[in-house]
Amino acid sequence: MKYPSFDHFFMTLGNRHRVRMLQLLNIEGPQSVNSIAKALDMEQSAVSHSLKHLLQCHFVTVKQDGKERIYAINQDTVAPLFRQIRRHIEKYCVEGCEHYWETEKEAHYDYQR
Amino acid sequence: MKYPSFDHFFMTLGNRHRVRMLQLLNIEGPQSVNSIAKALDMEQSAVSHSLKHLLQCHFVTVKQDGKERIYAINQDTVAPLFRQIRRHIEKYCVEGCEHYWETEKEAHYDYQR
DNA sequence: TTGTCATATGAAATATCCATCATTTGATCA
DNA sequence: TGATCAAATGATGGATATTTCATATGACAA
Repeated sequence: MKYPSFDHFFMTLGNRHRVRMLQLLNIEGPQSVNSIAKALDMEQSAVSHSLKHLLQCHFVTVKQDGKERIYAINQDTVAPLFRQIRRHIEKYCVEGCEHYWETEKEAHYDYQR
Repeated sequence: MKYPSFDHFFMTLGNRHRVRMLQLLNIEGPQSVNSIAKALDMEQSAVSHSLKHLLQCHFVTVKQDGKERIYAINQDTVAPLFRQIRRHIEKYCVEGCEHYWETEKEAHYDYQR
């Protein structure tokens, strides 16, 4: 018998680009690879590589649309995770944790602001 | 104005040792650094380094007890996160995701089994 | 077909993280 | 104080992940 390992899924979320991509997909809705790359000022191949990780963990889904592939967030489970982390941060890490914080510009796609 | 970055917190959870430590603390209760090291067959300094990360994210708390420091899990927020990830895995990643799974021995401290 | 656009893939360079060792700090007690 | 045990810290080599570039694949339309 085998069991899943949590750390792999958390590790996939433990990356600034991937989190920003999820936040983008959540706020702006499903979109293509190029669209994501443009919005987040990333290389196409970097976006593609990152999406592969997110896809493997089922944090996003894809569907083909002509030449494009439209990626969508798996809101069902990603949203609760983000909500939980946000709750944790607000409860425990607001004061005395300045070094964890980022500027407004960098945080443009922070979730549910 | 500044905003927190989620990825840092997820990254801290995205590590096998740290997840196992949290699972241990959850199942067996608060304990010292040496005790954790012995239980998980880790070096004292490795445990200490890992605990520092968990502490910075407030996933654990400490209290001094004589020469020892007793670490405890922050159940209030870690438990829901783990529950959520487990739910996600069970719902989306049980079939066709064999490569994500670990053996029973490695998973000894998987959460709430 | 052939050309074009969108995306994926592979491999090499780079950056980042982690394990380990030696050392230091800190608490306790004789 | 000095001895002892517990834990933290710092530095560094090695492992792992990410970025980047070049190229391949795949869909579509002419």
